[in-house]
Amino acid sequence: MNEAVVLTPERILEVTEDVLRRFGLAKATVVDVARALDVSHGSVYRHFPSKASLRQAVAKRWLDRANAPLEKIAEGSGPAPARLERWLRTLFAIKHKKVCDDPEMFATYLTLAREACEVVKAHKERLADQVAHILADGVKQGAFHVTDVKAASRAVFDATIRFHHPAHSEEWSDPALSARIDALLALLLKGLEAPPRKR
Amino acid sequence: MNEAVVLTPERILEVTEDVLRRFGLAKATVVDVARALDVSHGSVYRHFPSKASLRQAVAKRWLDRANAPLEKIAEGSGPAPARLERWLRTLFAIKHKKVCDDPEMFATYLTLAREACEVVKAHKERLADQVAHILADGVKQGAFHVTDVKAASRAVFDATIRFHHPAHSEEWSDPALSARIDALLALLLKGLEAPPRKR
DNA sequence: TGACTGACAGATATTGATATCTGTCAGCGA
DNA sequence: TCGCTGACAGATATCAATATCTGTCAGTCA
Repeated sequence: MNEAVVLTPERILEVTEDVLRRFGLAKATVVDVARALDVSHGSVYRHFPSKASLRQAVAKRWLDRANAPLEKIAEGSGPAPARLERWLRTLFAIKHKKVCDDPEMFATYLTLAREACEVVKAHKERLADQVAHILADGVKQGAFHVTDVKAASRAVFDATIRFHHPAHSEEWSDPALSARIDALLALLLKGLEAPPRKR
Repeated sequence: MNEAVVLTPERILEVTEDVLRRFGLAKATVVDVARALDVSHGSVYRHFPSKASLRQAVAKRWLDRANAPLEKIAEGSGPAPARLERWLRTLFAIKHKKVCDDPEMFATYLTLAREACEVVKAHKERLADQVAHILADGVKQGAFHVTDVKAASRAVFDATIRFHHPAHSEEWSDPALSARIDALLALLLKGLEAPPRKR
């Protein structure tokens, strides 16, 4: 058992990603996936109850991959302000890289994400938790002055949305992008920082 | 001359807005507009070179109307921080009101705006100038500490995009919206404010 | 026994024939 | 003369007939 030809959800997902890449979101069918796997399309339905759930699973894989490096930064150690800045810059870089490297595939994942809003919601919550974690560290370290960590982390996430939300991906080719990110991060870090101790 | 029945661009625009409201963006044709005006559709083309330019003009009217109250605040007097906050809250309120009152018409204008990106660009620049104006006032008053007013105003605009960009209008029904706006504005104002003078 | 197949019904997409719309312009009427 | 009309060509949208896809399930085979 567990030989190379066994049909697992993981293998289906891999092949599905490949089919999406080759055929595009609109044209990729369950029949195409089954053909690529050399099974009948009925077999795919043994592992995923519907086409929608299959697509959802692909979206989840994608988001999980994007999440990994961010989690590492959030869970790391060191001064919170630098960590927050690195976390945000990494978030931006991941998204910008995706859209630059393969805009077509990015559009595919974007539509997939709009369908699988539950999965996206969970992803966003993970990200918000990571920001909150860094902010809490910063408060402990005395670097940040924040009364409500949860509200502040949401504010940081909201304030940076233009540079990581796919709806704004067309603006990321602006040559002044990096200067704008610098200005925004400086503003936010100043807004978070604890006032210098009075003498 | 100049009697009530004369065909002016202004009258065409009014009727076009009405036709858009009644028929929806996809169904409204130049023939419909001409019929509502009780002229042949050829006459409409005497005043607007194309359907696209007619739509663009409608979008411009809409944006101009939205801009008026903001300009008044920006050009006003008083402490810059309060003025900036009022300006931003007014910006949000205008957009939120539009989407709540008549979501269908909002969607129409949204699509219109996507087509007329030149007009939208000019509108955004006007808004950015208004923020810059308030920030510059704040620096003069000693309330804000900002090295580059232009960059900072862009940062403020970028940071608040979630609450005024139509792409995020679906999120505006979040019951926590007002708390999120409060948190973000507090963060931004703190980021802008001049440090207390050392004793 | 349990994973897989393949035929099936209903839903969705494609296609090509037809109708409507956009944009032009020669000509009409004030 | 000047603003408007209405017929026209080419582009675009609609619609119904046809093909493909999704999701199910009784039956096959190891």
